[in-house]
Amino acid sequence: MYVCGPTVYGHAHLGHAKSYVSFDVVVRWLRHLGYKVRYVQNITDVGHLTDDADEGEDKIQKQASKEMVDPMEIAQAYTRSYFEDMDRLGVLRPNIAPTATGHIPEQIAIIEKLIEKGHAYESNGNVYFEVESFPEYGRLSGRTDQAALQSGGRVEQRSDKRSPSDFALWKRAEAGHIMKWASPWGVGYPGWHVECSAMAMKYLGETIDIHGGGMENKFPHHECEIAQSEAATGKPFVRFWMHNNMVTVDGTKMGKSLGNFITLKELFTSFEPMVIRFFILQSHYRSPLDFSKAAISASQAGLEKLHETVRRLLDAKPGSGTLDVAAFVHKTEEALNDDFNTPVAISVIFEFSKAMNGALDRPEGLSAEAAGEAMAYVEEFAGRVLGILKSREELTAGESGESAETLADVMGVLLELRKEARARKDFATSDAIRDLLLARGIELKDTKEGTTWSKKKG
RNA sequence: GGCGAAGUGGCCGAGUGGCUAGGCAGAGGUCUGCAAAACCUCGUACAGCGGUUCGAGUCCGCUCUUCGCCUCCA
Repeated sequence: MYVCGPTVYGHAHLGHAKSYVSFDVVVRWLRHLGYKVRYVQNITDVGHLTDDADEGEDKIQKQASKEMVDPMEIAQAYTRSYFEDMDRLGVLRPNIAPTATGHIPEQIAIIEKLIEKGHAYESNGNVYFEVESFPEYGRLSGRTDQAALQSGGRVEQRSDKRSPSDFALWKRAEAGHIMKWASPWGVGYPGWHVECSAMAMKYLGETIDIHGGGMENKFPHHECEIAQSEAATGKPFVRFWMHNNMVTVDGTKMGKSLGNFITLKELFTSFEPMVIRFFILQSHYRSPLDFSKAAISASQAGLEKLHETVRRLLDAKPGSGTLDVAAFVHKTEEALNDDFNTPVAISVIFEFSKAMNGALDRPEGLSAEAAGEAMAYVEEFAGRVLGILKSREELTAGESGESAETLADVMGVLLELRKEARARKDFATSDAIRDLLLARGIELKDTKEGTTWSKKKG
């Protein structure tokens, strides 16, 4: 499986998170089903132009001059930043994360092959793919009528191209261009589309099973990938295409060029990464997701509720009741097998949560066996597959170490005093203890089994 | 202009012909000394207008609105 990775000239934003969290669940689910997945996700560290008409600036170089550093420093710094953010979101690292700059020879090899086969031509140190030589072009996006495209399109006719639809495989480096390599056509740099073909085929073979990416890349990027790859090999390039939808803000796409994006680092100051992940998975990968703080806050409340249930399950004393866990397993599997329907899978987990609480409310409770099955279910699906469950350690202890132990001791004393006050119906004292603790962020709950306490998040 | 997606109850968000999505918020109730939590009950949601059908949020047509791609973008 190959997924188009980020161009590393800025911090990742919520749009990146939606894409990579979605594909992360695809990988996790396929692995759960027993498939051995080799997940390749490129890093685009060659700055491509802000414009496809042979003009515009190199985005990475632009950022580099802004920050007064070498372009490669930009690429490396933002690559690190990207993986930092993804790690926090619980996105598993790809098996291979190849960089475009590390695969220049492979890209040149494809270009040479395309020229050899008559699908590409050189012109003034630039090499272009001749779209007319590949009749299948446009089939993925339904844009097959090149003549209509050209007449209505906004692409300026440039002298070097034979046809406006043709796209660059290799560009001549103009004076002042920093990231450049020697090639049979002179010093230059690769076009954007060719890197994905080169790296996908190098690590996954000439025909790959799944290729993912953002919807906005369907045309022209993926169309161009197909054209290059299939023209070069004569074989089908991709068996299944998966396109994930956009994150919108007030109904408008969140994008770097629009400047309306919110970076993950900013978002993480207000919300836990796992809440963001949960928020994303509550909608389908093919649906657009509208961003608002209110919506994420609602997700936060919901996720906390789920964690509370699991915490309760972990603390529960063994009883004799039963629960049909297998039915929930089945429904969850069904949802994920239906085009990775994470929102439905989550709804099943919430139904489970409700059933769980209901069972624990009953006097007979849950048998050790049923509780074990329930834990296994929630840890497998909410935990390993969806990645929206905290670890047992995080759920129970929260913190460890000497200060936590001291706190637990102190709390024990306070709860004992409060219990005595309640026993003699001195509710003024017991309420004072509860209110004073709450003001310091510690919440008490009186249950049948005694009083529990937990730290509330600010 | 071309291609495509979408409009679901206060909010987010599933669902493609008949059966409860789910979450958040809200109302009532059970429990509790009171809270909190949990559980139970509730809201007669499918942009509009026609049509197909025994039956449509779900299919067809038209209208309105929004958005994406057609230039880099997950």
